[in-house]
Amino acid sequence: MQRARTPKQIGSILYRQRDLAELSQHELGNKAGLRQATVSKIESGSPTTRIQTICALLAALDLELQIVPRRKGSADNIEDIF
Amino acid sequence: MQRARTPKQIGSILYRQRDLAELSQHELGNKAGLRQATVSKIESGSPTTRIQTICALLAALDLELQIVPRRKGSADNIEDIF
DNA sequence: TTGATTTATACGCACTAGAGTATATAATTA
DNA sequence: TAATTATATACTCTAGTGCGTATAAATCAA
Repeated sequence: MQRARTPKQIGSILYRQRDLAELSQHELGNKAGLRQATVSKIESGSPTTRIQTICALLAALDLELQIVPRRKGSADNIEDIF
Repeated sequence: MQRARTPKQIGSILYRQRDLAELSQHELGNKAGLRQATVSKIESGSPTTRIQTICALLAALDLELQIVPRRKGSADNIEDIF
C-alpha cells in the first residue's frame, strides 16, 4: 500500500496521488514551487532528483514519508526476480 | 513513528537506524556503495542529496519508504510551532 | 476546424552531488 | 601512552539538477 524502494516507484505513486487530487503537473508545480517540466521528470522516475524536491511535492499533495522495515516477498522490480 | 517531511528528518531517522544496526558510516557505505563522507552528509540532512542515494541507504538498512497522508498536528520542525 | 489544455522534451545557466582521495579531530581500546 | 576506529570536512572532477524559457505532440472542447 504505497510502498516504494526506487525512484521509479516513488514517481508512480506521486503520479497516482496527483491524479487523485485532480491536479495538472502545472498546478502541482505551482503549489510546490516547481516547474511543470520538473514534475514530469520526477513522475517518470528520474533517479537523480533531489530529496528536497520530492519533499516539496509530497507537501503540496499533503503527504509525508514513513520509513519502515522492508517487507519480504516484494521484489524491487519484476525483472529482479528472474 | 518514523515519519519524515524534510531531509533533516530523513537524516535523523537514517542515523538512528544505522545505530540500531550497529554499523559504522563506513560499513553502511560499503553495503550501499557509498563513501563514508556521503553517509555523513546525508545523516546531517543535506537537502540536495539524490533520491537514489537515499534509496540505496534504505536498502542497505533493510528499510523502505511508505507514502502516507500527512498527519495533522505534527509540524515539520519544532521551530515552526512558535 | 480552431483553440485550449496537458505532458514530454530541449537549451543554457549556475549550482552541487558523489567519486576518489585525503586529513584532522574525537572517541575507544590495548 | 600509543594505536585504532569513527566522524566531519576538504579538494578536483564529471554528471545532472531545477530554473527560465520554449516548443511539439496529443487530447478535448467550442
